[in-house]
Amino acid sequence: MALHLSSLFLRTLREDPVDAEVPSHRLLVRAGYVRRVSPGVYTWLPLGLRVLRNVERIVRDEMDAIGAQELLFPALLPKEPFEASGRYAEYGDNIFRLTDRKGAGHLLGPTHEELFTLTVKDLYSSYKDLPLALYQIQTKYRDEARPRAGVLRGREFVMKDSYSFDVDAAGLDKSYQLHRDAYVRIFDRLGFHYVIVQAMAGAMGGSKSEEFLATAEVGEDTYVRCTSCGYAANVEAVRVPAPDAVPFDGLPASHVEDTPATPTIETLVDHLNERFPRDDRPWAAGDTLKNVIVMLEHPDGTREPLAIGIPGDRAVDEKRLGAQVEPAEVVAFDEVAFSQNTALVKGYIGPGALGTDGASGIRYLLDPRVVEGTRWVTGANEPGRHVLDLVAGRDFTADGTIEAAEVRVGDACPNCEHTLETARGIEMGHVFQLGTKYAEALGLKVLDQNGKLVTVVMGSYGVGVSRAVAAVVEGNHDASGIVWPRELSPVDVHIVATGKDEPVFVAAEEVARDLEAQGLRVLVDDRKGVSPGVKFKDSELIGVPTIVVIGRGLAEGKVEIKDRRSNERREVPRDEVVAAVVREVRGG
RNA sequence: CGGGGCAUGGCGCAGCUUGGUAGCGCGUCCGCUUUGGGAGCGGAAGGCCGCAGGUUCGAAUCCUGUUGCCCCGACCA
Repeated sequence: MALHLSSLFLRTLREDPVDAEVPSHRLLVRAGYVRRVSPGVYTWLPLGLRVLRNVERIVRDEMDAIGAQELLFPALLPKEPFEASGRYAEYGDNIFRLTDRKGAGHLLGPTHEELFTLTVKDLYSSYKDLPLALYQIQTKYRDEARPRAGVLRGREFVMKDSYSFDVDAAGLDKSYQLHRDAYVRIFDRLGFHYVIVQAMAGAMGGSKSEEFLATAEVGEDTYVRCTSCGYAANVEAVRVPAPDAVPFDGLPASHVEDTPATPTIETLVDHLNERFPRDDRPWAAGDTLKNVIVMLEHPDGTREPLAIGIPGDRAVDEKRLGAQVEPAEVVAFDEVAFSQNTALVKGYIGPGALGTDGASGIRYLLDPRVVEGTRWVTGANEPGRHVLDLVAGRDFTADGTIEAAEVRVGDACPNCEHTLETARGIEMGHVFQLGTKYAEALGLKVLDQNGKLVTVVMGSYGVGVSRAVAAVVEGNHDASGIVWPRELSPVDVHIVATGKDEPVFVAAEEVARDLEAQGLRVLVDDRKGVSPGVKFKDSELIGVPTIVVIGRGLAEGKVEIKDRRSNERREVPRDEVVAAVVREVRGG
């Protein structure tokens, strides 16, 4: 039965809702797809629900096609599994927690690694049962600090999450690739531009992770991409290409110089240019080695200082640093901490005092650019003094390297000889090699061919289903409203009946019936006494890709077919309209 | 958690400075006219002005407190 606008539970808004900033939010509310209930919590109205179901259908199709099996976990979960995995504490305020009448703790599931792991452990115990892939499409809950942009970032949202279980890493690679391929098909069908970026695999077990980002100005994720080769990565995941080590034969010996009142890179560079001018070029910030001390706080509450050496022209990127030291948190290295370590001279810290073997005993990690043979000006660990011509590998070493320096537009691509630029996107999907983190924590093991217990290797894979609805609108709208890709549109055809002549409405119903007989889904604007302008505006706002206008031309046996995206209209004889529309919908 | 802003019919807003019968546009309902780009005229319904105190003869308006919401940032498998 066709939907009829005269009775459909829908009210379009002529004006923009005041709280909606991004286009998708504005349009989904104005066109009557969603209504806000509370911050980050939305009702799906009939048209919106149809779109949401369409996204689910596509996801389901492609998951089933790779042999993943659908199941459904509760959203209301006991807290114990999350305590076992350590995430009850780790997730912090982002979990919705509640207590039942007996005082037992529960939570609303933010994600389901634990439950999948435990359920597989419950039922399976042999390598013969693997590989296995399970998925669910389910409502998730996260008490986001700041929900925003309508359903783009909600506190309640629909997500498809799936998990793969393999007996070894090679199996995981296969499962991962299967999922990745399925995701490519899903996002192609959803109809938006996206990039696949390398992401952080996390501290434990995982070895590979990629995110599917819908390219969008309003996106919350910044990523970098190569201007030439197709490389794309999250800022956190960018690997700085380390230059080759250079021989240090013949380089001058290091020498300590007085550099009074030069606690910052800027003052130091000025001083160098004044007192120790170079022959070839002026000193620049990039000639200096900046040593930054931070404090790490581990999950168990212990604290550990960490020194990071990076070229002086770069800042430490907190996100990149945070991703590197996960699960530890980065906190400020404050005055108190400084005063407790007498080997540190603020503003003049140099490699000489750093490292687990150095005077300070602080672990020291270097930016990958600081390779053997490079010469630096850096602190001499005395007030007002710096060392010049300090050569990495000859005069100092560190405990390792770390990717913590900011990534800048124009930096070298790790993959080719070109440079990087930044762009923004919306995270739509994530494929992730979990490894054994959860299997280990929750004891998921199977017997292998030799009768030995081995820990199962897992992957996790997510698609933001409700978010996809908003992301698709971000990429598919114009000044008048939404322009749905065919597979997502709430219906295939929107029939607009204009005028007051009864034959027009009769014809609209006949066409609707015939189109439905051909298997198309139809919406009829059968409202009486509503002016044509209103109906045209509404049809454009709602965004069904094919609009059939039945009105004044009917007297001459003509109706109009309009393409929402191109705005092209053509008149066809009344008798041919069904065939023409079917062709257009199926072909397009 | 930091910064900024806003709470007045379903939606968008004015009124507040200078206290005195709560208003406008859209939407909704009734009648007549109109019907290819958000129609016209006439009539109508609908609001404890976020909440709680206070000042005052009198508070949407002034004062105090409080709650909620929105935007930016921090945060975010």
